[in-house]
Amino acid sequence: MPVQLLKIIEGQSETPLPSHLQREDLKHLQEGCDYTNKYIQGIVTLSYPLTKLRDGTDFCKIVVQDSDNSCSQINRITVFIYGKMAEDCAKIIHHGETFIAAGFKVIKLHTEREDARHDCHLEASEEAGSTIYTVAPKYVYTPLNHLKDGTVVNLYGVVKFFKPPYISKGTDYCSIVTLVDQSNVKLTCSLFSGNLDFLPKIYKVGDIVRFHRIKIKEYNGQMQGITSGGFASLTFDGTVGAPVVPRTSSRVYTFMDEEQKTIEELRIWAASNISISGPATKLSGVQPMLFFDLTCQLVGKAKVDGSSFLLKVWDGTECPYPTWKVPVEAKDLEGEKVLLHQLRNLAVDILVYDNHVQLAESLKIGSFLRIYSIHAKEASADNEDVSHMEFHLHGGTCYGRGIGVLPESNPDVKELKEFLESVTLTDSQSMESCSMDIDSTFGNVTDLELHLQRCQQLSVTVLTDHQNLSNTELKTITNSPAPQQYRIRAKLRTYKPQKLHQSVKLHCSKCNSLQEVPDRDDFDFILHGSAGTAPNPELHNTCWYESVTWTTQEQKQREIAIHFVKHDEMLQHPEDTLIMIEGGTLKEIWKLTKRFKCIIPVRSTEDDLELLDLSAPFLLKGNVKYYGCKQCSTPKPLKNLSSIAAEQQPSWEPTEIAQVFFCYLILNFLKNMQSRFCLMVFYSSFNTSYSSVLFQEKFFQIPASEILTSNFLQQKMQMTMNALCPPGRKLGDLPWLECFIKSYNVRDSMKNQVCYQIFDTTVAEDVV
DNA sequence: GATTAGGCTTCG
Repeated sequence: MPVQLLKIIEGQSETPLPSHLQREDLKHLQEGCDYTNKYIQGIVTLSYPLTKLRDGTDFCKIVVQDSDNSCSQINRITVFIYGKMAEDCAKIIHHGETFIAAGFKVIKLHTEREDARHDCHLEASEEAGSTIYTVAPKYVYTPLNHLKDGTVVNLYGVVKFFKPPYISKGTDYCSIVTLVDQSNVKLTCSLFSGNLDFLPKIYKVGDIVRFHRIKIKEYNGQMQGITSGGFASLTFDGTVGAPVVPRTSSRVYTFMDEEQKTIEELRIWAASNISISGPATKLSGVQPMLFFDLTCQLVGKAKVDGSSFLLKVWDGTECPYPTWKVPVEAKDLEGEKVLLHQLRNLAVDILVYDNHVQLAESLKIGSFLRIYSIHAKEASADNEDVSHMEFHLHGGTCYGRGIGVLPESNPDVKELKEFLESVTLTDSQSMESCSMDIDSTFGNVTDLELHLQRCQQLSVTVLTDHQNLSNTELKTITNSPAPQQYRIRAKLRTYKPQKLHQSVKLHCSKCNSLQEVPDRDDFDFILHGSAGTAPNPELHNTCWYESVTWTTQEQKQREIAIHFVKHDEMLQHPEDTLIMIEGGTLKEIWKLTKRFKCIIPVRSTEDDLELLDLSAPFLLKGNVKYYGCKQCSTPKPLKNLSSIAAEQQPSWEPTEIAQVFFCYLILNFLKNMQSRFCLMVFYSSFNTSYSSVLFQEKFFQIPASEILTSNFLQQKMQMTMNALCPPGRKLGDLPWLECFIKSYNVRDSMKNQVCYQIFDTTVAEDVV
């Protein structure tokens, strides 16, 4: 790595310089000598910004002073750095820091030497094999209650207020940030930079920042911060428990465990000392006379007049009010026409004014934005019977009004993208002609009536108990600790997997784990493996079973043993009999299930019969296979079965068999179905990415254990899902679902996860 | 090399 940052701990470099490097005194530098294995060290006294040479090569220049020979006549030298190395250095080199260069070239100057400057300069570049080391100083951070006028300090703070970068009246972008820390002292900082990237990437109140080299000035009797030379910032998500990953434009920065600790402490302090607004407002949750921040995607933009500009955005939810459409000339509208048409009911017009126009013009279609302090204003025109909702981003920057572009890596953007992808546009919408009707006005009375009807619409589900429980919003549920029970009224936006039979999972009621249903091949493979062990004749014909063996006529001979479990020392009718089989194939076992009540595949050990691997069913009954839980079961000896055999009338119930086989009742095969669903509440400010939700069999009124082998049941389930979530419908037209949902914890060695289960709810009879 | 803004308010 050509540019390295050395960390110094108690005066010692943690990454010492390579041993082949020898230090050279500045005053001994001469043109023509080989400095491949030599280095110079000094303090940066001047650094010039990165520029480009005429041929496009990056270039930067710094002046280094020999710190050990400060009284020497020749104690300063200029270093020219070229190419990528220049770019990297420009980002990490700051005035006053220690600078080391190795493998440089010395060039003699032909001009008169001035003051203490050397008559040579140095050239360094990656191509020439140079290496640059800078020594990170030990940063000291000043608490906000210890700031003094005229100092340049490093500090940490929680963002209490901010204005996203905007174009100032001077030459730079400006961002105003008010910080607070554990001292409860506030500091408002005015940050300027010609380069947007050098301003802190703050996305919300509660973010945590680290500022290096910020100048403190007194203004109106209060301390304020202002950017000074070499200002650098890191920004962190302020959420307790979120990964501590800095947002920064510089590729090299110091960040150590100590700093991680500081962030975590500030997060905890902020959690109880800063009011961080609740969940973000979605378009579906806007209210008239509300100022709100919106995370959205830009789908269209248009110039309106000199002082205003139109942004068309969507967030996947539908505004519950008719929204205005700002009339613009079709030729002025930038954006994908087809998409704009498809989104005509979901995208909203936001009119931005004055100082925001310039920034709005520069936005790229498709980018993700957070627009701060949008004004939702109810208004009605003279020729309208019904009022509509307007969205304005007023001029000025009060209240942090502004527009921020969010990177794709932002967690809110990731969530939004996933949600937008799940919003299916109806075929009819995409098939319609793309004639743009942007001049037409918003919805009319009919729309409003339809909307009211929808609100009163009956649910497609029926609650079978707990009628007195009142509805809870999904966001409350996801924000609360488990376990709890709730009633919800929600719409099913979409679900996974679309192949419904894949939604069947094995669920263990003991440890709550979900496991995939092993496929046929797994079982076949296990049977194949166990056929290699011949049945042990010593284990045949005991008091509780009678054994029969034979050898197959195939080329590769195979021994099969069947043990018929007796009752009262008697064999029973085949349809009442439990048999155990050794050495059978899948096909043979399948055939036997038609004839006998239950089948247990087994193999011989030296002194007992035992069950096969847990990936194989321990029991086959009819066409249903039963499995044990891989996570929490410990198999018990097979002879425990004799106790069931001794019962008056052995029922051979799978649950009962499971009980004698395993330490715990672990069997819950196919008892619960699991689908991955995204539930979404209409008119609430909530949406979520997919959550795992379990459904009881009685919800679908389909025995889950049989769906894998029944085309008819698979079709029935598909029809049910089509009724709950009709494909191609708009959100507004989706049916309501009323459900009871309970949250529960699933713990494994790695993490604790909250999962959800629908209970005491069934699909309405007239739905399917 | 200085300037920008200096949040405590928005309203077309």
